[in-house]
Amino acid sequence: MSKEELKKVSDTKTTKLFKKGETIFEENEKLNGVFCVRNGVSKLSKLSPNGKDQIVKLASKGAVLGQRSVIVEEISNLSAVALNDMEACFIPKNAIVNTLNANPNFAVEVLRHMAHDLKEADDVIVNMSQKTVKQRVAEAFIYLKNNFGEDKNGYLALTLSREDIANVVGTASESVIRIISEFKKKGLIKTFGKKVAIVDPQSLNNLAEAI
Amino acid sequence: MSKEELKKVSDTKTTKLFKKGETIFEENEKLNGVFCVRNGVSKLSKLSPNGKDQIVKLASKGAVLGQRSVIVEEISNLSAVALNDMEACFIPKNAIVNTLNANPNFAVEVLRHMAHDLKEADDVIVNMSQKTVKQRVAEAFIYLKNNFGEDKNGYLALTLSREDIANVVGTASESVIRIISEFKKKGLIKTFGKKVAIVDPQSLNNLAEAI
DNA sequence: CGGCGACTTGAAACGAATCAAGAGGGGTGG
DNA sequence: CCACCCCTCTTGATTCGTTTCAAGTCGCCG
Repeated sequence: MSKEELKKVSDTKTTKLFKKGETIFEENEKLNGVFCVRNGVSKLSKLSPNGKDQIVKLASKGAVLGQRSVIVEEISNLSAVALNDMEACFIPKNAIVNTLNANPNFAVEVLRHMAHDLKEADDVIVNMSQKTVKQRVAEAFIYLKNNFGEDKNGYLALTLSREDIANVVGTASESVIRIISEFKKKGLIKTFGKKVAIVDPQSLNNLAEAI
Repeated sequence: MSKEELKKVSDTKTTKLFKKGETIFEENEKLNGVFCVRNGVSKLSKLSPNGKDQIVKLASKGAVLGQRSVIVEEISNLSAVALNDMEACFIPKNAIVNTLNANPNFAVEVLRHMAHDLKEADDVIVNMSQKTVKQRVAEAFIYLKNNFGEDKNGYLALTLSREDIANVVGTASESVIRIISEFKKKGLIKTFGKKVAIVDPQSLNNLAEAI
């Protein structure tokens, strides 16, 4: 995206604040713009017919929410909820569409971004269908470390409830809890309240990738 | 995509033929163009660390293979294998890239297409993680009917091996076989050799969507 | 006709979900 | 300031679905 375009889009921005737990948009909602995350983390999830919701993606600083729906002009297929206090800027639909049609570079940029998301989604599909819950939990911790980092004490910077972890991994929260305590016993992780710290990244990684 | 663009791209096409079982491209292969399916069906799959491969998508007439990798200029993350005799045209990378940069409409068109794939991928993620194998098999049959139709005798036009069904659903082939015989016993489907016909679409659908 | 691959079935082992009950912790109201 | 309540976390026991291994059958192609 060129600088001028960036500026032009920038001008149409409105900053919005969301508190922890607040909904940014819901499934099947008509979106008239996208949200660009400035701060905080949002979970993107989809309700399954069985009543559980599956977290499809975690979006943090720099991520754009709702672009898929705006581009295809469909209602949203996911809901977005703030995991901590968030700051996001809103870019109205027509600003997106205009820039898209006027500027091939912008379109290609968005395309690249979406292509990346698509690859990640493919990977998730394979993980979900071929790996055990234990492997997926291990992987989730590695993912959290790589994408959101650790605090000064080595605990994962993004603290998820057991329930949220379960919804990322696609399992029951009790299963997550059991696996966490097993990992603790093996010295792979340690916990403090609901915070989790990775102690032995290598072993955790081996576990996640095991044949 | 405008007619002129279509024509320009068309000129660079080369038609290739693939026989049943033949590989179009493999995972981690560098692609110097995309394949546009004219006839036949291809499975797009990814090898999991445990040695099984997961079919992520079935691509038939009109589908484009490899566009994601070409656009992001990465090696392929999936492999493509012909499920029956196929005819596909090859469009070299630079033809794509040039058109992409020159023509916003084309870029937006591709974007729409990829956005659609992304939504489907999200749905697959939810299905994989929240539904039982039985539900997923039921859904797979419905999908096959809706996307590839039935022959004159009511059998699914695309016949997959039990193994391929298992790889779509993400399970063991024995499980698929057991579920198929259960469906037969209940009168939901009938079989003839490895061909499958849906007898009671409604019940099958209910089963797939059950809470 | 013989052999090979795909399909089918059975039994046992395993992983994960579910149900049930209790422990901890943080916030609220008395 | 304390007691209480609610919500989340934790653990145990049981049930269920699915995988795995093993053996056997079917059908197709050479």
